[in-house]
Amino acid sequence: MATLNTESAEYESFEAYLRERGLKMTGPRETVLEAFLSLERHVTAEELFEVARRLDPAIGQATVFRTIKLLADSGLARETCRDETARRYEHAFHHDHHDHLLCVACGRTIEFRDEAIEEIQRKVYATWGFEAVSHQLELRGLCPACQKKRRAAQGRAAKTS
Amino acid sequence: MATLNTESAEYESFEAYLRERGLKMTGPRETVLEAFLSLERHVTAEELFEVARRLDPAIGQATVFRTIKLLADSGLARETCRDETARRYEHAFHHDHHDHLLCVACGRTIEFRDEAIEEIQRKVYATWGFEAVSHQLELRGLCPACQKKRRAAQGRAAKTS
DNA sequence: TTTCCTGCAAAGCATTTGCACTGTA
DNA sequence: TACAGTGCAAATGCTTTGCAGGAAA
Repeated sequence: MATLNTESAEYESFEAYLRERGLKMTGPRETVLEAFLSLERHVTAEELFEVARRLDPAIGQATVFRTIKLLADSGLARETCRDETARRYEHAFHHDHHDHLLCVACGRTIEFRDEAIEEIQRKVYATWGFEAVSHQLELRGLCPACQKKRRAAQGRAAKTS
Repeated sequence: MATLNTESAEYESFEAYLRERGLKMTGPRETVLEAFLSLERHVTAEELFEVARRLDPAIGQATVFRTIKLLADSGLARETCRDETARRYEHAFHHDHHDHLLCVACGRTIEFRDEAIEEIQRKVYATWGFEAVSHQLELRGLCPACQKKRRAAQGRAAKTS
């Protein structure tokens, strides 16, 4: 089993998250956590599975997928790419580059362009000696309508409780 | 068949792209182009297939996938999400938010953080009345090493030609 | 004992590919 | 005519789910 430090802040944070939701800290979950912590950034579930399997050959692929979702949910991990299955395409011909503001609740997407951001991006490329190819900025949030809906729902919940 | 305006700038641009590469403008490709142009932004291949099928019930799913790639290649379409299959995860615990600078040739990833960008993002959220949830900026480019490699390769090509 | 967790295998999706046939230049 | 394009169906790759057995509170 793991050489995982069960007193690390990460371990405690994950354990607390599980406890809050009535879930359990188990051997396989510890294994996945250890594998994740041992790896450098931008890991795929596949890579994580490889490492976890080395720590515990009996571990199942499904468990790794399930656990990494929990890690993301708990705030220990972060998905690098938006949580989408299918690729999306947008018009590019005679459409200036723009960035996206996306409502995570209703999916509404606003396109915007900010020259100051573009300018700073050019500076970042220059700083690292990179030649620019393309870039993409996505701001996720709650749109005004969905904020309102949420407040209404919270109001109802407060009354009934 | 299509009610596609074969004199539109988009049509001509796509045709020119195909011609340059020795490819052909065909009925199914026109259909996909028309479907794409008729749709609003952020289309999935699946949605595109639905619309294209309405224009030409005989069209195959594979053709739509093949053609949307061509459209992206030609510059008429743009992939909204990075061209990746597997989801990637990164450490998030006690790791400040940062953005990514990615070399499209070798895959090297640099993480950076720029306060000015963060500040502008806050302004954008406020402008649209959104409540911030998360955001993600990815700059794609060619790292110095890969620029050098490319220059070397071009030098060789010039000599032998 | 109830509830959650597990590995396995099968299913699910989006996407790609092999193939024999068809169409375009 | 030559070569590229096509639809179909099968294959792929990543991810999820159903299930029956197993473990923890």
